[in-house]
Amino acid sequence: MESRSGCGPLIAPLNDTMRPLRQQIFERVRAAGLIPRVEVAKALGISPASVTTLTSELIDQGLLEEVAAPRATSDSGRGRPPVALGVRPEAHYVAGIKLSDREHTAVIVDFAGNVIASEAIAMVANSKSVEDLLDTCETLIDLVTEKSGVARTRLSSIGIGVPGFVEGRSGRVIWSPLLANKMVDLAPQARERFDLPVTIDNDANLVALAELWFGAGRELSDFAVITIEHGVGMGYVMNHRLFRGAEGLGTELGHVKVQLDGALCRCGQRGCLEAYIADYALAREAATALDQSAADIQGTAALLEHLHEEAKKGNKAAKSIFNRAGRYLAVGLANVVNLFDPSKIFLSGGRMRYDFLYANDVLAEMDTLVLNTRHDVTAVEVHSWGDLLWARGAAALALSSLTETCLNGGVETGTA
Amino acid sequence: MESRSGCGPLIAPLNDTMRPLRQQIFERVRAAGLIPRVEVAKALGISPASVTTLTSELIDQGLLEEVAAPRATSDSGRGRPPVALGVRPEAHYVAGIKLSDREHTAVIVDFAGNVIASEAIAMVANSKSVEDLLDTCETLIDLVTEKSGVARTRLSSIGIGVPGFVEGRSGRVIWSPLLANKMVDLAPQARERFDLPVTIDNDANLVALAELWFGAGRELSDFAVITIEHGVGMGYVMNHRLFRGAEGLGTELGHVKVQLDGALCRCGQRGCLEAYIADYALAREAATALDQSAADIQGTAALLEHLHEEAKKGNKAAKSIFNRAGRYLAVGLANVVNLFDPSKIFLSGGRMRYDFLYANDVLAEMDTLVLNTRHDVTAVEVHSWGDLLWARGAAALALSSLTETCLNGGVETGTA
DNA sequence: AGGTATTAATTTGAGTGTCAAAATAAAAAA
DNA sequence: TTTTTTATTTTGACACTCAAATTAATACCT
Repeated sequence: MESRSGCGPLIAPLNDTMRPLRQQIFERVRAAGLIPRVEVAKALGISPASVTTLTSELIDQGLLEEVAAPRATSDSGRGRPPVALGVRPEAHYVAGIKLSDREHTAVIVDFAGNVIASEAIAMVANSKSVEDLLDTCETLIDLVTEKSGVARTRLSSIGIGVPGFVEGRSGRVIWSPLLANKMVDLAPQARERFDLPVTIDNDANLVALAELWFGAGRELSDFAVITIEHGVGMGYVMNHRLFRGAEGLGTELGHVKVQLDGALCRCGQRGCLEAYIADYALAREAATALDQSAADIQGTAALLEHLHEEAKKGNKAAKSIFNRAGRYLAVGLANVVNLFDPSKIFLSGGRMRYDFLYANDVLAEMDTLVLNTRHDVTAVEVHSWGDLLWARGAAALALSSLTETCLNGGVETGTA
Repeated sequence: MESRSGCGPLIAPLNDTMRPLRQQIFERVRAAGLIPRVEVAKALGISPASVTTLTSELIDQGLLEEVAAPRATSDSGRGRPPVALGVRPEAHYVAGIKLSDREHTAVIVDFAGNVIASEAIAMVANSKSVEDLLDTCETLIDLVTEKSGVARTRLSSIGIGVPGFVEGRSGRVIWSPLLANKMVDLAPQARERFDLPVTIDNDANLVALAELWFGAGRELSDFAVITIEHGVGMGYVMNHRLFRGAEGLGTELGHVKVQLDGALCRCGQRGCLEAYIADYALAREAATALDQSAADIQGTAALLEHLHEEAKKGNKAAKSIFNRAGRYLAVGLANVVNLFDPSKIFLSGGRMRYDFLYANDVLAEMDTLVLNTRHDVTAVEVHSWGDLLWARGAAALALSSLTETCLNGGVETGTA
């Protein structure tokens, strides 16, 4: 009577149909959760014979298993009942870690994509050295493996999400608020430390991966995920795969220029989208808008909360801050639509609470800025997910690289 | 003593390595121009045996041929001399047509990518009906086939480039300055009229295709081509293939917003990049900047020429027009870099003559607007090509769809 | 000139992956 | 129980690709 939801993109990348059938079958099974062989054959347009052959191999390898599934009610009930296949969850376990400047989160996910356990610790005021960062990761892994009951030696891969600029392919952190140094080869060092394959990426890309593997993006081929927190990030999924630009760095929506000679950004330039809508941008205006006493509020979060309250109460200055931010957000979204033409945009992340930013009139303004010749207005969805989301994205990152090595022996899909 | 330069992308799309070997071999040969079998085997990492088998098939089909080539000088000269293979030029002929509001151009290109003949006619002041447009195409084809000596019945495919918004996959023109109606199924109607496969696309995409097939883009995997004429267009090549967004429409750089509540654009919106740097944008400011007498100049082209002269003479108002346009161009370019991260940007097209727009300080300003964490500054190249370029792009479009059908019997790579 | 070294291309036989068709298995319906 | 229906496996064949052996064509050497 078991039933699984599956994970991973629902539709195989288009032109990649010609890649090893073993892998296609495995990914189909993982995507479906539970699926009988006939369905796999039908879905991939291959013969049942091949499915039998290849799945038996995968079962022998311990990657798939037969599961007694309840008969679908829609079925006529006649004939030999199908026997469902599923990914063998205990085949592998991976850890997903999300590091941030507030708190660090970690999850253990099994090979079928189920979250076994999660754990979070507050940000440690450390020295911003690589060693301390890796110590933090180690602590987290110890905590979460303990909680999950999965021995640390049973982990097969680790995925880590870091804020800042990350070069996914090489595993190098170009710059991060968590590290004092630039150009840190984080993934290689972590690999050494934990004696496990380690993949790292930008946190915005992780949210995109989370949507692609576990969320609403599973059935979409092209979509954008935009996160607004301390900075503004974007992950873009194209043809069911994360797009990382030609040079391996992600898309930097936060530093798209929306105003010539505009507001000053953390990056030192002027007119970046981030300089209008990120936390720190709102906070620095808040100090001006609110009266002296309010300016004493400690911490950005509390300050913004207060600003939000004021705006709701009708404080004009406070409202205008959100208004302007909303308008620039609309410009940013419209530019993404005009350049990428995604089928959907997700505004996603843990702190989607400043409803002024995600109000209907912001979306309406975006519509007026989008070239109106396209068929339909691009749909925008607001996903207010918890912090766990990011860690799951990191787990998805680890899972995808793990399956790659599992199924075709180390042949990576990345650039040669 | 023959030698050919070849055409088509130099490097095969990455993940597509798993596609029919026949096609890979063919494309390799076409890319190289002339190449011996050994080299093909080495380049594709397959056995010489397979190359022999498959090329002999292709030769039997009349798609490839053996060519007596001069021995490479670098060669030691020992051993059996290689016999070069090349695409059989007379296997097929395609027509490429570029329609614009100034003049229409057409080329005949053989299967190996050689331009056999080209022809141009001035824009006919017609009714903007589909019929008239197809009449124009027919006239062009008659002219250019006559000139080339290739019988019209020998044409295998036609590619047409149209300004405006074009949905490449379906062959539908959403809107074009050349057509009174919106949503015209141009490609299907042309297919019927000429009884040939017809592919159409946006003119900016054609320039990108031209760079990819015949130009400097052949050895790049990811690059942007930006054209500035009546409007601003962009074509983006990703992984050696033209990117068309999720919905099949191209990327609309011209309508990216660079200024909230900014200058009025042809499209009815405000702040579009086009509204600052396209011909009409410069022209409407020129009327203000130049003295009364100059404002009488007939025609946008002449007016801009005059403006350009004035700026060179030191006219401050004229200079400021180009200056501002240049700065906004820098913003547009920087945004493309920040979002797509291409390895190169081509400023390409037939009218790259306003050197103020393509001056070094514009590019310098772009560099200051690009996120400075990335390795190198993105290279920008200015390509001042003639009008023929567009038609060659259209021919490339026809060629690519033709080879697709030739080599795997109608199985298109496009979305299923 | 004739033999040898060298490189290119082809032939051959084997291995692999995939499939169609036939056979088998497991259930409900008659 | 037998028949019908659907799922899975088995079997034999076909197509693709390759490694190794063979043949072809040239330059170098004596």
